[in-house]
Amino acid sequence: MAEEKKSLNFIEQITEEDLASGKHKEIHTRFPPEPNGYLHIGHSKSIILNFELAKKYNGKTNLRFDDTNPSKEEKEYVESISKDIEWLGYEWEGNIRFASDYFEQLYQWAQYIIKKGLAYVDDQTAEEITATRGMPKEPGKESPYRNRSVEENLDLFERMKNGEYKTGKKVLRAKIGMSSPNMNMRDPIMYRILHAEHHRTGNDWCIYPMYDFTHGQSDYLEQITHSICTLEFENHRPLYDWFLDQLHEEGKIRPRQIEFARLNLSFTVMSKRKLAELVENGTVTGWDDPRMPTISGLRRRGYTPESLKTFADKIGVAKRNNVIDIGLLEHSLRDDLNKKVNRVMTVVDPIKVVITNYPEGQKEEYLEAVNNPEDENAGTRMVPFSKELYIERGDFMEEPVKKFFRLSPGKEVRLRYAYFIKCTGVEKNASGEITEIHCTYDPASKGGKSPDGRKVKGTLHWVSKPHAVNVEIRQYDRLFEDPAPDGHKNRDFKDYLNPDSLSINKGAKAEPMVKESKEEDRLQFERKGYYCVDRESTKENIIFNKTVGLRDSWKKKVHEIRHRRKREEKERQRRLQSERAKRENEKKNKK
RNA sequence: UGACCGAUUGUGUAAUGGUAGCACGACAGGUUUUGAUCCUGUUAGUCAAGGUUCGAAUCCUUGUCGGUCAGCCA
Repeated sequence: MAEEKKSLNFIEQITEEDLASGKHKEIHTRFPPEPNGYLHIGHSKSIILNFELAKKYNGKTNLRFDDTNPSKEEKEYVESISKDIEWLGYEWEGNIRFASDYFEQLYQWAQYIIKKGLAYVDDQTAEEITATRGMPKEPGKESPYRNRSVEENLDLFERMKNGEYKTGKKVLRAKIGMSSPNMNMRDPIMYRILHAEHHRTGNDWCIYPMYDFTHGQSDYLEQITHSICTLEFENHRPLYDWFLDQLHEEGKIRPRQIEFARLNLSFTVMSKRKLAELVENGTVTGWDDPRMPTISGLRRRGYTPESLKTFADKIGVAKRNNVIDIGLLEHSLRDDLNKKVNRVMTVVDPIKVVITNYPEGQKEEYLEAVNNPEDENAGTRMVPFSKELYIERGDFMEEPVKKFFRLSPGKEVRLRYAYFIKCTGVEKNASGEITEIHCTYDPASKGGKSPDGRKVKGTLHWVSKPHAVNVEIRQYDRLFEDPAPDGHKNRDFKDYLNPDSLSINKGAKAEPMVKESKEEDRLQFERKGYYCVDRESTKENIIFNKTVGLRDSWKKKVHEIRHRRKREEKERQRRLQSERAKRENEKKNKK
């Protein structure tokens, strides 16, 4: 098989150059989440990028929790994040790492930098430090404590560590300069005092290193070659490099920070804060609500790890800001599910059909149905048929619109894998609603094959009424009605919530085999979409989540027809009005 | 009137001085016992203006637009 030649993204290009030049013998990446929330699909881009890059070039990937802020981080998140990464199918190198594993080393490095005369303890308040940092266009002011002696700094830093000062009373700052055009370089804070319990180190420490003084050194300690992060850290790279300049030793790998554009998806929000808001105010049922773009939400919705990987591959990696069409994600999902998932017939919105010429009391009849036309190995199953059936309410129209080739009075259609049936009439209740449809069947068309070569346009899915299993279906629509809910000035993203993002249908009818399905099992309901068993499902109450619908060009056409009709109606009204006006004008003129 | 980064069909993403390609979407057609899948075709793009060059999406200059940065968050 000829290997398809695929162009490399810019990170792969850098990697290949580093390997070719001998700069690195082997590459080593890392995924460094802060354990302060749940992972979302944006993180999955980063996870896949890091793990797949290493896999491609026979390297390794670490999992490291960036836990330098004790007040925000919890064990619960360490667990959920690890689980999500495993679900995606990745194995990190060695044990899970924690930045907190390096607190002692970082402390010693801080002392070393003080001794070099490149760090000082600052007694200014947070407000003073902010005020003297200056503006992007104006340089800041030097701290009055900036020129303390090495001995004094060393002593004060040790006292900070020993808990002699209250939270926020002192900080350790790097002595770089106050006039850099890059705000991150204006004597950045390396350590702050925080009397708070850490999820791993407990009360061992009351000083905690800042991100900038932690990340690069953690990469260095783990001998990471390529430290991949998102674009907003671009302005931090000079500082990342500055600390490594002070600490890097000859012969050791010096990690390189590379930034890429984070993922943005249309019709959703991705920020932790906003997602948390939806959870807290009850808009969704939790972090794993199937409408959430979290990995746990996508998992519960029925997404496959494979579909997330092909999606990540399709969107590519670059440095320009992007908004990816949610349709591309859905395409990747359908593409994967189509190949893997077995078909079954389920009537989501049922209406009763009676086959009037089907022999009364005929013994049970079973028909053979293909499990997956895309996969020969999936085999077949037997589906029960009887005199009374359910079909989809939307598959019948008493007065059909143009090009409707489903069931309507006098028309013949195929019941998939069963028989040709012809509608002979309907029964209605007092308010005129159709309660059942009467049909005749052609016994010669068993299996759905035309006996005499005659063709039907429509093939419908159906379920035998006496054999039907009642199931609950939870259908999800996009959470927001706007393609960029958080992209509007002066408007809250919640203003764009879709009020109909969840609809629960408790009366769907499925063929008997669905009774065998277990949590997270996936099925295609023929002609409807892909569904999976929810974790709240029980034997008595089987619950399916709708993962994604099938592409539906008919629905689109119906929309178009409706639109066109509306437009034509408006046009007609306008014409009538202008004619009327004309006539009146003429009358006036005559007078 | 700061620094850094970016700008290619509707959306993503390639082309690394030499034919602007691919995917999704949209549109049209074919196959079809899922109006699905599959197949074929069509559509549409280099932010602008100058310059260098035989040749520029690519290099240079200027401008325009967008993003990031003023946490003791990451």
